[in-house]
Amino acid sequence: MPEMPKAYDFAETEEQLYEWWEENGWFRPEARPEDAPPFVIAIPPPNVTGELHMGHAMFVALEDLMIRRARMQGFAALWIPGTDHAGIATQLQVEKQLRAEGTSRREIGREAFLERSWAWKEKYGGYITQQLRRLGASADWSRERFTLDEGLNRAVNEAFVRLHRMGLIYRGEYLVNWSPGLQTAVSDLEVEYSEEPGFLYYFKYPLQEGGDVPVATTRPETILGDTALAVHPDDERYQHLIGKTALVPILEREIPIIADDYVDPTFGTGALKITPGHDPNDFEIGQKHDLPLVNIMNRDATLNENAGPYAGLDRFKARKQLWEDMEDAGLTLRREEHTLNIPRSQRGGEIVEPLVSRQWFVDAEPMANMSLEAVRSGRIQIVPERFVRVWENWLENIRPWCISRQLWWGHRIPVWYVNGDPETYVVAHDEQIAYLAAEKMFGEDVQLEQDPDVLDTWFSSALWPFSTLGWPQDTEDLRRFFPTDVLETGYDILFFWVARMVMTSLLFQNDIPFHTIYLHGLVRDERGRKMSKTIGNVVDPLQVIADYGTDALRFTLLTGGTPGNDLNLSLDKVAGNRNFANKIWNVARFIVHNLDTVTAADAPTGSLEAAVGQREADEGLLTDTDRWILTQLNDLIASVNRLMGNYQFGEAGRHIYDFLWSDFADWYVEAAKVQLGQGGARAWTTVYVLQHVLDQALRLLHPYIPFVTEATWQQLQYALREAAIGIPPADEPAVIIAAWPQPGRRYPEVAARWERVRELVRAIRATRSEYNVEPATYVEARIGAGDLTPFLEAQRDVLVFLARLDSERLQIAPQLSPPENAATVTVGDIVAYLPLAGMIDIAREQERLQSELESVEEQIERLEKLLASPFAEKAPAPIVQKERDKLEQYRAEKEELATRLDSLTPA
RNA sequence: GGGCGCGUAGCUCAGUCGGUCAGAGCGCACGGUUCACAUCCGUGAGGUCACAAGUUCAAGUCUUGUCGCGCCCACCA
Repeated sequence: MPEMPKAYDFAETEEQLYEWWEENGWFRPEARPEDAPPFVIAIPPPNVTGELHMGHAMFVALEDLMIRRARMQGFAALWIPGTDHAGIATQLQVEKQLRAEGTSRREIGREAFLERSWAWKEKYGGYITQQLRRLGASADWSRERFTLDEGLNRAVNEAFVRLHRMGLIYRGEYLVNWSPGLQTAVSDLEVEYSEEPGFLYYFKYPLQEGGDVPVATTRPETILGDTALAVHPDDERYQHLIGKTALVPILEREIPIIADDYVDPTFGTGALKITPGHDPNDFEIGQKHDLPLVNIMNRDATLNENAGPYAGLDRFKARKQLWEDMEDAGLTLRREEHTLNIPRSQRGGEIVEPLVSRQWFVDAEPMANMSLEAVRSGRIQIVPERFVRVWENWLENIRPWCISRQLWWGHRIPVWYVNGDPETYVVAHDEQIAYLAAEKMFGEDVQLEQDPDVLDTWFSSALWPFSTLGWPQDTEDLRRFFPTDVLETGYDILFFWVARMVMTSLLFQNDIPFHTIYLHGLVRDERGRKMSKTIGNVVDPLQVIADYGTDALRFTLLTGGTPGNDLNLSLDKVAGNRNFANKIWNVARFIVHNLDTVTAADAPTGSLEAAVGQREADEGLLTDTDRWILTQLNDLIASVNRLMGNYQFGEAGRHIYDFLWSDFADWYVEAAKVQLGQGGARAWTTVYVLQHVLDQALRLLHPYIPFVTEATWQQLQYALREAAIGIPPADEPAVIIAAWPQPGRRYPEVAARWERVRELVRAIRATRSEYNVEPATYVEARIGAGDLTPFLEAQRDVLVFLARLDSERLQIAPQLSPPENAATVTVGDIVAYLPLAGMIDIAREQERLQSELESVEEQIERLEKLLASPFAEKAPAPIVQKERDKLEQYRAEKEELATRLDSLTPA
């Protein structure tokens, strides 16, 4: 192992370590014994077309954190990786490529197109997983899956056949969201509504008997598809018209005037045109009143022959043209500005048209009810809990799920038409079975033709937690690793994906797919804006990694926010966390460099391991400073375990950060320099504690920042082996599979006492700083410490070093008289005098002490009042006692300050 | 229309079971070549915890209301 460089070199380290881990098989559950309990996470499969973004970085950070911790805890940790075939996205990519070559998918045909798509997948599909590796994802790549691979296709077909058999899949002509550019249906979830300025058009609907009715619409072109007018049954203005006949403008088609209380008399004119073929609400009204349905639109959103003279026109051109024609015909009234809620395709953003077409649907209601129950009963926990409301709201209002897509890239619907008749079909697992079934039903020599459509991509990912483990086959993996444990993803795909996995699992596995759903928020830019290419505020994770290292990015994502809330990513924070990695490295560097200040011969007899661990044996070997840091460490371990058990990873991470930097590095390591200087058993013990605390902290941090912790840990282990000072290196070859820390022995009284040292040192430093004493100057001090005198005396050298006191002239006694021209420092009942020769200005010192005194008096007054209030009786005794103790300290401090002030005042 | 979140230091955010002087990082000011680290160390300034009322011995934390910002669901032509 080379000498540790001064600064941690993440670029040099990260990729090498990753390969080393993977080569050793530590990402696989088989790294643990066969009887180890499993801990499983199925990855949210990123799109094969995907470029790594911060959302990926976020989920990798969180899931890898959980997986690494579980692995260290001894679980057979399995993180199943994979990618999603992303029907529309991938198809668009390939089409783009074809366009560049001057051809198109229609031109080359389905088969050739699929070949191209697979080639595309082979070529680019590995990019995203390569990038996940770069984030440190400790996934079991030997189990990697693809939502369109053969096994998953079997699962998809099985699921389809079973759902169909159960009557939960049906085919029908319904109004669906039609994406004209993509030429496919999309599900309700794939439609986003955006508020945009537009118009409300008022016009006259002629009546057959003469006269007219005023009507308003935002989409005039749909007039051509109207099959009724509707008014509210109680609307006095229009009651006489109910049952009469109106004439569609321009087309002069006869349509009835009906009454329906869906109509809001206060909106528009109170008379509503009904277009069942192009509006979801009108579709329902149409069904209710048995109205005919006129479809005026082609699949590319041009108008068809039902639109009469407008046939062939694009929908928006038709809108304009029709309005102009109506103006000419004197049928228009006015046009008002009106904010519209425009349905747009989530992918591509084009305006989606409600259009009637024949599609396959899943009746999700029975599964939705089971899923509701799973969460309500607590079998599935959602973190953060507030998403339970969102979950319930969606599932209670579940609508049929349109699963067919008029695309080519995806799972072909396992339905075969018999002898060219789309009304006669068989549903089967594969073509061979389809033939067998069809022959049985329709005789020999049947001709079969598979349904041309493919399934919604989410249909295959809905099966992900068990299909990746081999279902529908009864594999060993499925038996061992299903159900999985935690499903972690962004809240934005709670419905798309998470809910549907729960549904299919409950149906096909008769079990929940995971016991916990952990939802993270969006990663936004530092000002809280959504990252977008148009704003140009996209932060590329790979660039951040190149600049600051993977660990810095991961730690920032993990500690920068709270579950379910969006996180604003700032590079300043990432830089700060890069510094943290460097801090860790340098603490280790210090320890490693100091190992050979001792030898094996310095080792005290007795078991130090037991002393820092569970038993009381030999604890006399430890100084109070040692016991303080060990207590801090063990408190940390306990609280980290509690927090992580509660999925409060950010808070746990911040605790570790604070401990490592503010307790360990800033105080213990500094104090340790003194103890190391004392040599012999004292130095040896100090080395022991140093490496123990570092080792434990590295383990705690490993799930957060795997690279620097492994690199550092390896350095430490190597150095321990080389130094041969009687401290055994760890049993495990790597921190990635090292045992997770458990809290050891605590010394609460000692630790509390030692905190007084900290306070005293801080107070002395503050006073020095106030008097502009050069940091290099060692100052004289007299410390009156009362009962704490023996304790402070034992810390003498540490105190001298930390507060930069003149060791020769340091006096510690229960009580001391102040020297002349001394600054006074009080910490509770401890008082320290610093005779800062020539620097003390009596007037200034008086002023300083006076203001100290005043603030102490304020506190005393506050506490006296508090303790005289009902608080003293009603609050729990320990709380009250704490306040009493504080009051006592303040009183002592006041005493000191007052006396001192008196003596400064010339008699 | 229904639901949810947020509002704490100049900025970005923590704050667990309500517990008594409100925290961090960055930024700012002052001082530092202390032999792990200037990616560092020390000291400091900076707060009406959005506002109002309530519950409580005790409220940043719980309840209600108000204001402001954001999001989700539904989709009034």
